[in-house]
Amino acid sequence: MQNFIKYLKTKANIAESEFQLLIKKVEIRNIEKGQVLLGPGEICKHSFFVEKGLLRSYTIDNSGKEHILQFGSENWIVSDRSSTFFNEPSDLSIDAIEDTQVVLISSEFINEASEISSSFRNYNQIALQNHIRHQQKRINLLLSATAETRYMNFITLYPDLTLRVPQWMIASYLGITPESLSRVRKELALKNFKPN
Amino acid sequence: MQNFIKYLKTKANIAESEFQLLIKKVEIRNIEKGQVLLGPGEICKHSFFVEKGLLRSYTIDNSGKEHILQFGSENWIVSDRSSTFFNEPSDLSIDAIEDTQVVLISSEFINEASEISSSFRNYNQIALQNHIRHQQKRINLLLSATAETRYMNFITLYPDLTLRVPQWMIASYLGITPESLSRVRKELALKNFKPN
DNA sequence: CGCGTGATTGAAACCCTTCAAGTTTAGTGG
DNA sequence: CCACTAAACTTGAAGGGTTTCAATCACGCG
Repeated sequence: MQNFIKYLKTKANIAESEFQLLIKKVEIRNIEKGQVLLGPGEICKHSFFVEKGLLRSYTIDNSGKEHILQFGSENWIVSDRSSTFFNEPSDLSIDAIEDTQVVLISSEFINEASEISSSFRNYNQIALQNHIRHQQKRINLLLSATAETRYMNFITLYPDLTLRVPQWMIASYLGITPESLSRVRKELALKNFKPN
Repeated sequence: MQNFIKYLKTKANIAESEFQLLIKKVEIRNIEKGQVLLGPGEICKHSFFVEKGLLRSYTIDNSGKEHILQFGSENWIVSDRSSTFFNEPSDLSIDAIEDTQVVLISSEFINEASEISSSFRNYNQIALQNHIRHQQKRINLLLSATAETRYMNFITLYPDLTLRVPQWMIASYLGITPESLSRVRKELALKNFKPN
């Protein structure tokens, strides 16, 4: 759990004394590729810190199609914040795209950390605000941009994910079909567009 | 500022003693229809509580098209949270759809209220989480639903706004053209769909 | 009354989807 | 390690939904 420790110490700025108390509260779990961490209708009891590997969260619509809300690779946290916070059934699923090692963060962990550390409270506040900012940008993109623009935005924002995530999942994240993404990529290749 | 007072006392659960201190810190402003409260590139110094009237926040893309992110009628707060929190230039605009009376809420107000009242901190936390939940639902809709479904969702969620907001702005909120929305409505009328 | 803004309608164009087939890639068991 | 199979990706053609552009209609306000 090297990454998680580093994460707590640097991002959340947890002091050594507080740190020892907190670190006991978390649990590590190894997940195989394809394994489901949260199913629709369940209450999301944990946030998942990705120590190594790759997760995704997604919804399934009436016609059975998946729509990916988030990818999470190393040092990202994947969760359904609403479900956790309001203690209500989630309408999304979380599963592993690669074999993954996660750190389970419970609500109790968040609460205790918030109580004993003002820097953790601060960090948590920033995390929420970041989440809102990120979602707002995505909404704006979905409202205003074509498939091609959205894809270019994706590969510049997440060059690492572009290589690790199957194409059809990227398509799902962008809100288009795999076929469309394939054609978009072909177009970009013709125009001599290169990632990186 | 009846609405704002009620809002503070009930939603944020501010006690009478704390209340007197806080209420002095806010400012009231009357805005004419069409007047701009926040322009692109500015830092969003205030959140706007709508005492009476109707605001919207929106972006303007490269081709000059507007994309509406949020409407706010009575008892709603319109703002660019990211810009306020991170003290960075906003890429959105806020203006008045109707003659509007707003209560200006500064960052200092938020900070002071957070310091003196735990119930305010609590309320603020809930507000952030609500915002995230709401945005997540909207992203999911944009990823998965047709224009017709998105419109039906809108009129059931916001029946009051449906009457007060010009149709072309609803179209902008939904991510479609005014012409398309007009045709969607025609289709729904044929199918005998009635709001309410 | 006349002007301007918003809503509607039509026709053509465009983007994206769907369905179907083919190709490539990756994983699995012999 | 190869052969087989399933999954992922590509490609084509047809269709659907949405946009664009242009014209018309409806309405409120000066």
